[in-house]
Amino acid sequence: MIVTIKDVAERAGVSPKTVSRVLNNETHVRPQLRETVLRVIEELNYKPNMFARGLSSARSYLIGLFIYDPYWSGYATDIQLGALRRCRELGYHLVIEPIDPHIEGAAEQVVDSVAGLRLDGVILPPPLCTFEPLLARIEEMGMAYVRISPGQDMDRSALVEIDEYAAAHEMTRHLIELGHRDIGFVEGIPTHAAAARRYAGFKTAMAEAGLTVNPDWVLPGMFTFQTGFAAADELLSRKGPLPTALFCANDDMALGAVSAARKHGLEAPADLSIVGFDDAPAARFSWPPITTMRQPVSDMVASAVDMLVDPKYRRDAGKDGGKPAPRLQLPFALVQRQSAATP
Amino acid sequence: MIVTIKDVAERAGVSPKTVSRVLNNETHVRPQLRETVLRVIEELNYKPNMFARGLSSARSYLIGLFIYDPYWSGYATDIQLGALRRCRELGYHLVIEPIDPHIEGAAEQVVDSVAGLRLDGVILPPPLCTFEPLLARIEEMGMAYVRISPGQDMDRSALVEIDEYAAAHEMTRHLIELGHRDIGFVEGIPTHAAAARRYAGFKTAMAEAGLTVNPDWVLPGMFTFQTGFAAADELLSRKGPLPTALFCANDDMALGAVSAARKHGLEAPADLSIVGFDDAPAARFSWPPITTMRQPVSDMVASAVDMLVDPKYRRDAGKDGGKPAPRLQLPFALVQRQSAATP
DNA sequence: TCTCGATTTGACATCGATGTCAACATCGGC
DNA sequence: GCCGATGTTGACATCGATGTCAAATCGAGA
Repeated sequence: MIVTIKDVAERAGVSPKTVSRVLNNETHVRPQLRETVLRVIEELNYKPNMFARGLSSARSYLIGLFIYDPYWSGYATDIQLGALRRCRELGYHLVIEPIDPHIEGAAEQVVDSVAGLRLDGVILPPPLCTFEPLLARIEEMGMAYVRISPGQDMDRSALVEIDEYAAAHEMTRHLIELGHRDIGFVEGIPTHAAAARRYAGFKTAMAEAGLTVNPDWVLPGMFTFQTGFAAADELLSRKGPLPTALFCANDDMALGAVSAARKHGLEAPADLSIVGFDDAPAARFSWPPITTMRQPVSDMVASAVDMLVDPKYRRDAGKDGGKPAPRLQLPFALVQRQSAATP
Repeated sequence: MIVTIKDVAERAGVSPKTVSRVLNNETHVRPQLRETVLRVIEELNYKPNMFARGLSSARSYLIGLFIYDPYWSGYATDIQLGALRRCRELGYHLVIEPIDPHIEGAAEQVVDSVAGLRLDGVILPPPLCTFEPLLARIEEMGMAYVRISPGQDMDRSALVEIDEYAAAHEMTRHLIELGHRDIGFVEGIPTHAAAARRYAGFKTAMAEAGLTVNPDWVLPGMFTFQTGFAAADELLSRKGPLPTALFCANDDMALGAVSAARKHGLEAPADLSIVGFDDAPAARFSWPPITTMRQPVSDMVASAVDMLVDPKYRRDAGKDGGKPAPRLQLPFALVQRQSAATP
């Protein structure tokens, strides 16, 4: 019933080992023989058994993606799709594991649970990429991993990122050039280092323009629609003077802020300019469309997959051996839409 | 370096087979011996190798979840999280595979690509659960599968659903009881049978109340924010009379409709009542919060996982053997929030 | 034609678990 | 004290691929 490598070998008149060589694109197979074997594989619709493969060789053809679910948003969706697509192109499969850093021992438990899977590598997007217990356990198990935009501890492992600082700086410049002088900021998750770098970029750009950051207008947020709404709602409920622009550390919060403004009878951008970060899909289709900073999230995570698949980076890249950890920086881009205008 | 079942056996002074029995909770092991083995497993931090396991036994401890990515929304997120959680509880892992029905041969390709994984079963949420080429290929491969809310072909396989028809009927009743007589409807994906059942429930409830459905107010949609926005935008741009309430076939479209209404200077629910379906997270946190119909999506998909894991349903449940395909119907609930009121 | 070295191929062991089946231990009933 | 029935345990084969290493083949140069 089920076709094995033996069946293919028999029919092609070669040994199983030769079929294996063809499957894995190894050298030392006569082109003509290779053709024959490929034809038979096609004819029998043979699919190698992953388990046999994983058992006998070192690779599992499995990549892990660890995510923190409550913050699922456009960003997390892009991450996932990018990884999924690249894995498929390379003949790998993706195993997704949610981890809640707030649950004691969750990281250890998850790493243990995938230990039997012998993953070829793990991808850690924010905020897990800065979650120390997780990193420690992964390193202890000797697993290869790549972080996405960790924002700190840059030499610890391979990573892919954009220059968050420069991007936030540019966005702030944009608001200033529009004529804003009173600019508020909604922060991201405190433990997420990239969030801090966005704020740093904002602050520096303000200082460089000779503007002061009003601490009352710097509000906490958790990267969700809900917290963006709450932050703006709280800000707009106050009696005192208000900013003319609000820089939200991501798009979901910007969307929330737009909603909250409306609750207070304010329209973006006429009464308040609101900008985001990430270029999430919803940012394009909401009303008004959100001015934001595009991150090539899919490309970033695709590069992460490439790194894990590439034998060059396979084990502990940059840990031993003294060679520096690969660090890939991809370009960002300001996307001007209709949620920001001159005050 | 890596701990195997042999190491555990040796240290516990038993045979590997006995350790295996303990691992799989088989009978015929003296309680005391079982204790000893469990203690050693703990001590050595032993994790069974999935590949060896999958190779020698029939199970893979892997469940597949096929999704159609462009429609990722609150609904798809809930599906995924529900599956992920339940899999973890049961010691299974989830392999997610995106499929685009519009790409010729995509379904076949994906099924082939997971053929080597020997999945214990596959979960098909909408809209893939009614995508014929995919179903055909899955059945051809003899894989077990469970559909979520297929809305048609009910005896073909195991499935989990809510009574979409009754739920839409109840929502429509709710609007009528609020005093609405002119009600519009934004449809879901045409190929998605559950969408048709929602519309059917709407139509019947209208007829039962002696109200006519104005065909000009029944608008096409694709379950996305964007298409909900477009539908409402188009409707509200017209010269003629307008409905006082709009029933959107899911929450993402309701959110889009709220945005579009605002673009036309209308506020929900004062100027137009807008209701959704699904109880997506964003429905709770938007402004105004959306009145919607709660589907226990996480429970539904968790039940689907249970069915696949339960040996009772393992292979071709309901195909051969003559026993009927299991069909699980879970309860829905109207969630009244602030996007609907008396006209 | 023969030889040496490089290339191509296959025999066999191996990965780490579980299935099968036979051997052994235990127990109650006669 | 013996018997069969039941419960417990382990020896060994097996799943389907790849790694190792030796054998076979090929080709060029003498």
